[in-house]
Amino acid sequence: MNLKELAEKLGLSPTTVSRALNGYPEVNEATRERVAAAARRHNYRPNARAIRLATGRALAVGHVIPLNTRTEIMNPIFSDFIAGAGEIYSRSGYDMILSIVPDEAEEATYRDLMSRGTVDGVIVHGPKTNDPRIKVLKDLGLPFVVHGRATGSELDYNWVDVNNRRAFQRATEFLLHLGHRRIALVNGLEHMDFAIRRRAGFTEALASQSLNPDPGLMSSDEMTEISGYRAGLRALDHPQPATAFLAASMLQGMGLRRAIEGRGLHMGRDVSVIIFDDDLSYLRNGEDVPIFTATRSSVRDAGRLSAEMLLGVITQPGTPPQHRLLEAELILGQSTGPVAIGPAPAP
Amino acid sequence: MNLKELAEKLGLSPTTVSRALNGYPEVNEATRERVAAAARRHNYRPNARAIRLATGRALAVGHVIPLNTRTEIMNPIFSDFIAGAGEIYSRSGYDMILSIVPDEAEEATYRDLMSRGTVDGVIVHGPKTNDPRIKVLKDLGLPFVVHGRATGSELDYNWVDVNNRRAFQRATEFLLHLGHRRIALVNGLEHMDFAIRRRAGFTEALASQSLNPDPGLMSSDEMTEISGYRAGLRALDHPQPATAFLAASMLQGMGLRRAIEGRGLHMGRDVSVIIFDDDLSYLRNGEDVPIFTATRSSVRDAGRLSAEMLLGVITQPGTPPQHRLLEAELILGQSTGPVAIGPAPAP
DNA sequence: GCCCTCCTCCAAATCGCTTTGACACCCCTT
DNA sequence: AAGGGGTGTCAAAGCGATTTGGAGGAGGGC
Repeated sequence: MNLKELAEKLGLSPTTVSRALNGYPEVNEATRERVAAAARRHNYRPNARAIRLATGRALAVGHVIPLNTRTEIMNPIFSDFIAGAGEIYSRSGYDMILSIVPDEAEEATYRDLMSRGTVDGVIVHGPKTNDPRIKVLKDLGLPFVVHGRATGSELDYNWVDVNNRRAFQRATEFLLHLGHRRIALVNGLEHMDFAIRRRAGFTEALASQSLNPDPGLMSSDEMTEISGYRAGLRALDHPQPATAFLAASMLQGMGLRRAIEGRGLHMGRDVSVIIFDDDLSYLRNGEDVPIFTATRSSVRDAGRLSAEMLLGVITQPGTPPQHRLLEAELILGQSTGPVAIGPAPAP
Repeated sequence: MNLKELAEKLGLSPTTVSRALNGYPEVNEATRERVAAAARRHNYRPNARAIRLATGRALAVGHVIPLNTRTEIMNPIFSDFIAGAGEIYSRSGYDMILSIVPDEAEEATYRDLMSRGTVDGVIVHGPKTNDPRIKVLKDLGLPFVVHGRATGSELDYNWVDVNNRRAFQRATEFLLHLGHRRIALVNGLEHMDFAIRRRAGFTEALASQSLNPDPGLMSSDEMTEISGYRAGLRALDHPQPATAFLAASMLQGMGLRRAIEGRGLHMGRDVSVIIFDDDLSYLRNGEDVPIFTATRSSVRDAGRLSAEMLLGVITQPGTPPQHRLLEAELILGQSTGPVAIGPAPAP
């Protein structure tokens, strides 16, 4: 059942039927209702392909997920971000198109999406310092919102980000207040922008106490359980072991706990741990009492906000670049405590 | 730059240009090359919207992800499945459209995708027993592949699944061989089909040793760390505590480990654990030596296979329903050992 | 020299919608 | 009675590709 057939059944022209269904004013209220009723009765739904061609809009937004061809690791926060964004899209009648591409093919993917007219805009995931994608998208004229920021880009662009620097600064200060001086940083990969900001917050907080970060206590890796475990062992086996950890993700925190307990220590008593908690739906930080003390910011909310911003940019071209900086909250869990007196017990 | 403009520049008709670019035989090889060169030079890319309308194909497949409105939990395996499927789609020039919908709206979403012509086929995630979606899709005539199976549906349909029953049966037998008799099952939600099959494998293995499963040692919940933790405490605090666990996911396994160590026990020595490992990229089961003994089957592979099957069904309509049953491998890790002699030490 | 095939290429229709411009028609005003 | 301003409707031209049904010209057979 298409528009023409429906129009014939009603004894009207396709024009009128189209207008009636799309709420244009120049159609009699009585006919509008007649049309609406017929559409409902015949289960008519306008063909999306035809609408797209006729209007020149894709009614779709793209999420390009670069897949590091070497590690092939999907970012675990991705599914919750998508869930938040998807909620907004479906509410607005937009489709969400996912492109999983090897990271070296990402630029080509944007050109393709643009020139074929597959999407009206894109979300950029996982920005790196001096990320080249921003210039590419600006040049293409494809509307976009970055989830995160790309230090070093002199261009202005739309972004939604968490105040990563501040979050890690506050977390570090909290550990310092508890008396910790040997604090290990278990960071994400430091070509990622957020990881650099977190590191900056960490070192700034140390510097305010005239402390220098010990390179032997800083690591930077994929945010997996394994990497947390490895970093934990390294820092605990250090000649001057860490008494506290600051980790970039829940999974790394879990790896840390395994390392800590593997060395016969107890998290929260012998060793303190603070994590960054993205509030993932399938990785909740405990129930009523959080397991980990954490800086928390919901990545699902970030997805919602990014999607809303993008749809705004698409429907109102020419608006100046928008920014949204979210603050992470510091929540107290069972993984932190005052620095233990005397040296930690030997393994 | 569209087809007409390109044709004018070349002094050819749009027909010929279209045919040249799409590899039709009725065009001179010399002109074909001339056209290809011009297309490359002018960076011509056919408009996807126009192709879709003209061919009547969507060149897109849909993944409808039902989001339980109560728990709002995204399945963590989802991102790896998508990564595998997405690889296949982009290789074949298809778009992947993701719809995140409240589970009560799922049926309506399928009708919509079909009648608007947004997709050529869909992947069905998370089938339940007697899943109504299968009949809906059959009636709609929308090609689909189910990731998993839906017991109770008398209809035949395309699916890709892991042999969950066999996997849990083998794992249980392995624990029985090690001398365990008090084995706890930490299952996923048992309205999900895979969970029922796993439970069946578990009870069958017990039955073959004339053992009855103890309801007090069986739990069924979302596959999160917390649920594993809770189930672990319950089984360990049981008057006749479990000496071994069989868990449905890596995250539940991690929760179990936390519970076990929280009770002052040691996993692999005092208590054995076997998990089902979906081989998620960000949740690897250890490095060279696996942490958990596990039944393993890559969900990313399942994504690849499902996508390939779906594209096959789309391009060759009328082929009889296809099935692909994957066997999980049983890999030995550090979390299992012979049953401890005597009662476990009190906490 | 004529006719018939192939080989290339093209004009025009088509996909299903939106949107522009025009046209009746009715009611008012002057 | 003529002119003017709404209202409600429609015919037709698009969007940018594919696809059908020919058509012109070169080459070959007789």
